[in-house]
Amino acid sequence: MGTKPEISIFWFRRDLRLEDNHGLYQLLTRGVPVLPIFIFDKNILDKLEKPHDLRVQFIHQTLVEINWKLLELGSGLMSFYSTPEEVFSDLMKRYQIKEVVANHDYEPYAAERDEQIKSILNLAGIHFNTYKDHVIFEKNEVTKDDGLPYTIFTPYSKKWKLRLTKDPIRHFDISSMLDRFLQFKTPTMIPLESMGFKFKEFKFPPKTFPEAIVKDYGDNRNFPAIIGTSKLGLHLRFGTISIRALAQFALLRSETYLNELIWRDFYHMILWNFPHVGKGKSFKKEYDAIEWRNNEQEFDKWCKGQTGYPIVDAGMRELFQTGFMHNRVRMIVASFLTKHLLIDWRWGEAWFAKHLLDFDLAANNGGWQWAAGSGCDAAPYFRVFNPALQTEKFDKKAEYIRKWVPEFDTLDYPQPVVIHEFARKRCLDNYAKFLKKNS
DNA sequence: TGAAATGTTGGGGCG
DNA sequence: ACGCCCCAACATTTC
Repeated sequence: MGTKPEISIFWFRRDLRLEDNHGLYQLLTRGVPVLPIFIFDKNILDKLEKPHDLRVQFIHQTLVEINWKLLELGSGLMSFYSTPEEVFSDLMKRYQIKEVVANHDYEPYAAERDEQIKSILNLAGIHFNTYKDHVIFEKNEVTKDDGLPYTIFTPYSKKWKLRLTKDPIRHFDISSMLDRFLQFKTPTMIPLESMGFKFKEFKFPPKTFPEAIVKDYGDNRNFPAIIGTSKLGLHLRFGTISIRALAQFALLRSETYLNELIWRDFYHMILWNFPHVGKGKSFKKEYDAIEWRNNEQEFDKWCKGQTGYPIVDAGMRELFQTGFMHNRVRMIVASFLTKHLLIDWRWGEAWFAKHLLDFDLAANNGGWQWAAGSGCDAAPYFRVFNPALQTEKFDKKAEYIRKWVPEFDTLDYPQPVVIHEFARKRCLDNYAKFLKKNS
């Protein structure tokens, strides 16, 4: 006893950066040497398809960069391929741990995981403290005057902006505390291969503030053929860019862009206050009475971009080939799946979760439930996007379509999986039937 | 952060 | 000149 060095641990999760990191800042101010760790969670990784997974690769590559910076400071990142429970049990044997710090994670699995780790640590007399870092305002920081959470975006966004004037964005600068990382000789950076993954050549979106894009964001963001969106979703998801820095940037430049960041806060707030939405349930519970057609052949056509609706197929092929889809097109394909094909939004949500590099449970679930009509502040069930009209409005010259569906003008292009007018009526009838509306 | 159906209006062709 | 009708164009309602 007494021979083990006293340290604190910072647990990286969705905050993979050394700059402007709230939890890391707080822990470094305590003055106890900080050991930074990352856990490749077997509970998550073992469900993934191997050997290629670009999100695991992105995390790994980011951690390698963090590790380099730490090595220059005589420290390093300790990484694990295990479960959090086992990692902390192991660390408790090797070190005298004073405190463990992480930043808040609002997903149901993460909340349960953190509760479990907290109780394990607390039993050993170790503090487990967590901080807000992933969003600007969280949980119940922006509520209606009666204290209940908002479920409508517009009034939420007004209160959010009001709150920002009283509670300005902070910056958590750790540059003066870089000597407080634990000095140790053998940091462990797990190779991708030892977890069953292989590196694949891929160019991730750059981590730069979208100066040029934000300038014309309001005008351009709906046109998928234009480079008009920031593509920063991936960096926000893993915290490789600071939401505080980005929101501060947006605040000075584009209300429309700022609103998109507020949507992100909104859906994280919804997920935390209404965790059932993250467990396969509709926000509006009457929507769980809907019986979907769930035709597997049609779902397969949707996934592969073979529906015969060019704008839908272009989007689905972009997703499959690049791990990204333009946001306007996400709404179109989601409306098509749930309303034209009457396939359960959960199927679409799962497909996006598997393929989107910027996948984020809160935003993805929010978006799908918005499209299906089952979400808070959602598109009403009778709002059925007409793919032809959406194309007319947002891709008039079919530039986006031709990029992803090169056979668009040829006889090789498939016939429509269903006729729009028929599908629209079937959708309205079906929703009305199960929602018990008069029709 | 729709679309389609239905209703209204007003200009102009034409008997 | 006048009224009738057609039908854009726009507005409102409905799904």
